[in-house]
Amino acid sequence: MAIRIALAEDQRLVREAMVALLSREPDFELVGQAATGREATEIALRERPDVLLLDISMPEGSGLEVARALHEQAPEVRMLALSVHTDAASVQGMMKAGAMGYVDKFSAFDELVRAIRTVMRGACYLAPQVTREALEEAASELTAREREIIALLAEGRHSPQIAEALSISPATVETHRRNIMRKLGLHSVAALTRYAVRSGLTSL
Amino acid sequence: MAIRIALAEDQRLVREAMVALLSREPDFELVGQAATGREATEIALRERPDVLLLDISMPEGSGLEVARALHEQAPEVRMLALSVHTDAASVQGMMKAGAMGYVDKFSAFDELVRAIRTVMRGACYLAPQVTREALEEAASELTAREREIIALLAEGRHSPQIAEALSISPATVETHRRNIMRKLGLHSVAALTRYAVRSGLTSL
DNA sequence: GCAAAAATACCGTGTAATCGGTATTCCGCG
DNA sequence: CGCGGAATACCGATTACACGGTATTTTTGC
Repeated sequence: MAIRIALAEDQRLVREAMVALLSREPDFELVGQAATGREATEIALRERPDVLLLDISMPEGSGLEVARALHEQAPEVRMLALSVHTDAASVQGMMKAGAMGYVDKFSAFDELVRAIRTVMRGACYLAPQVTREALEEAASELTAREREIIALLAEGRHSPQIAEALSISPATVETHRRNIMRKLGLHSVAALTRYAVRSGLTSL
Repeated sequence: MAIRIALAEDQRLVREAMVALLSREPDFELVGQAATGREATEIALRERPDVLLLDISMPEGSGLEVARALHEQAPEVRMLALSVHTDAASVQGMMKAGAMGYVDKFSAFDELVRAIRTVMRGACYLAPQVTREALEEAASELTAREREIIALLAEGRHSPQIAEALSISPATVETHRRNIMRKLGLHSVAALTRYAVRSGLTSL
């Protein structure tokens, strides 16, 4: 069965070159192309590709925003981030936003093919140039208190119970929850729980 | 050029079986075997293998301790963790300790070969079961419809959205949720989400 | 020491979740 | 044919959540 792939990349020359390369793989089927974040989201929601190759820097909604939206609305679409940036913050951001892999643009095309096949099998893939530190401080944009709260939340505790456990007011817990949700762009207990598991803030 | 591999695994039967399998790959060269943490560290420091396959549970120094020591003393040795445990805490621990990859022992041997070649190229590798633990049998006590509901729930959808998606009444979704919660003994969205991830009903 | 960030706390509103009970329809299996 | 599991659906009650705004205190960093 062919792997259905969509490609979001704003630079046309780059996009077309990649399409040509992707089409060489007999079991790859290109089901959509996008040049903006908005287009990427639309195509992903419509086509539900197996893998979405997602450039981070795009007009009308960055790859990060697209990833966050699709992680909520189409979690079955495996997202593979493409970027020139290999710094930990970029990688962390995309992985946190729900990407299954990250390949930098200095990689060989073979690298990308490997990444696609790897995420198709359900594994995560980080390209060599992508620093290992990326995985380590995954939850760093949250404060210590916020991590404490989301960890308890992911264990199934309700706000009043969390307040009890931390000896603070339930109102304060609610405020922390809202700050966490705003920071992460997640708006449900389920999404926060998945995030906590992904980030190692709690074990399954 | 051959890939120089060392294997640390305390169960002799398992170790020998793996040696036999590894020797089938023409470009793999086995340069050492260890049955304890201390032996593993010694062999890694002496042989400086390209890849060290490192079981986590071993006497005289767990894989975690070995990884920490070697990450300091022999950072050029790529460590690939082997374990029966697929929980996030174990994985996070080994990756932080310096491992380049994590393969659970329920994986096919091909998985391990892929992991070895991946870390040899400097990339990180996490096996599929590590990201979405497969305990399908645990989910078997739920009906097909219930699995469908809990999967959508774990994706962050609310009951009205689930009802919309399945073209049924929100009241019916609520009934299914209550039946699921009763069957599993879980009583929060967070707990149901964790269950769904563990059971492979949804991916992270 | 002063400004920024973090942690604390409250009000209010509308929606969602949890839990109680009950009931109908449909379908497969002995 | 009847029984039971599964899926469907509703009423009512209480609690929790999500989101809006606001405000104080404490901690941290330059």
